[in-house]
Amino acid sequence: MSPSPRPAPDTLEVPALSPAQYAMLGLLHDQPAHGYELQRAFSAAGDLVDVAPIGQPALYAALKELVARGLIAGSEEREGARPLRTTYALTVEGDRLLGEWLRAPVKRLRQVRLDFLLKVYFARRRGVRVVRALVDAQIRVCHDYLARLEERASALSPDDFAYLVVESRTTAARSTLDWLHAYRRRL
Amino acid sequence: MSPSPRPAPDTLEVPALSPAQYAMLGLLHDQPAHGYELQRAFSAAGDLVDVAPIGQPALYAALKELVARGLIAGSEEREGARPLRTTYALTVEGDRLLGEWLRAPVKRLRQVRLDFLLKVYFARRRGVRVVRALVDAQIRVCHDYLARLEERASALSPDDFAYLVVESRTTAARSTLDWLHAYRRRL
DNA sequence: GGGATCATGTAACAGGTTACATGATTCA
DNA sequence: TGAATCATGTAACCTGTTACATGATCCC
Repeated sequence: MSPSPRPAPDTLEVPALSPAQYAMLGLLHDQPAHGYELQRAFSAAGDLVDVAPIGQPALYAALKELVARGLIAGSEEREGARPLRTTYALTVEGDRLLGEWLRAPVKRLRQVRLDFLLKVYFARRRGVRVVRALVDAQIRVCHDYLARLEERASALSPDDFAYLVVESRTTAARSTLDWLHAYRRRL
Repeated sequence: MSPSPRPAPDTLEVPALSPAQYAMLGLLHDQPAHGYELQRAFSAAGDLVDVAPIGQPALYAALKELVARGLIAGSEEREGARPLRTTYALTVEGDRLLGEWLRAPVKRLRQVRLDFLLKVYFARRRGVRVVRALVDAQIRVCHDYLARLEERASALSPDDFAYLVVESRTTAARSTLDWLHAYRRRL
């Protein structure tokens, strides 16, 4: 390999946030909170913990990064002689990014059962309209993906191992679509 | 958190191999090979690369670990003035572990479309009987998993977010089962 | 002679995890 | 008085990735 000219961060493309970080933005949209409160929100059984698990060290690290990116802002508060705690709130930029994220469907099929559900979780708080738009967009993406898979499958012999692989993905995509349609009808 | 009493490695439980490492054992079962040959096998389009991607640094690291665990043994070979190359072959212990792995279904649903397919890939080389046994075992596991999910779902209200999460998994499990059954019938 | 390919590695970093560490307050 | 909870962090490690590094041979 030659000294490759590395992708040149001209556009200064910022790596996307992790699902858990978006979830934090989502929680802070409703009300400011400090780290411990967020941690509790993530651990509360039957909710976020299923679709966006995050450990405590990762949580505080994520908060730090969100601050560094200017998506949230923290204010330190002293209450009696208790340990200092920092309450975080969304910035305008953070709110904008959250809204963008809520409208964008996930790209990969395997993200549907985690990342997409996470979006649904926060979309529900904003009303059915938002959920509907998200689900519709996701249906479109899955539909296209399925079409591409079926095209690939048609070029393979059913005896190939590759056929089995594609077939496994095709059936997965189809059932995901069915599930999305069923949910859409209930909305 | 209190100074938790850590799981006590009494049994000295060895962490399982990575899928890619099992794949290496599988390839070496057919014939000894050196690192570069294995790398080519993994990159050959339409086959392993889809179900067990592995980079080159990881590959050489994995080989080293397999040697350290006594699952493969390497012999260095010099051919002309070419760089020294090491040809690896399965040990008896490695062969035993491979056979065990080939018979064991995967535990998690999300492993079906990668780890399980990888097992199928190598099972096919050993004949239909081996594949049938593997698929049957996998069907049983998925069946039990589905039953547990449905039990959980019945305790939730369809309006809960948690219901949506469980439902998404239920439909995924069901379609996986359908696919497994269809494949089984073709065998 | 020079680029593709053979063949094997190291170094640095990225992202997460477990474990360790600290200290106040609340409640039985 | 001591356990649980509030509140926030650091340190070490594990696993994998990208990038760097080396040097021979094959073929045009």
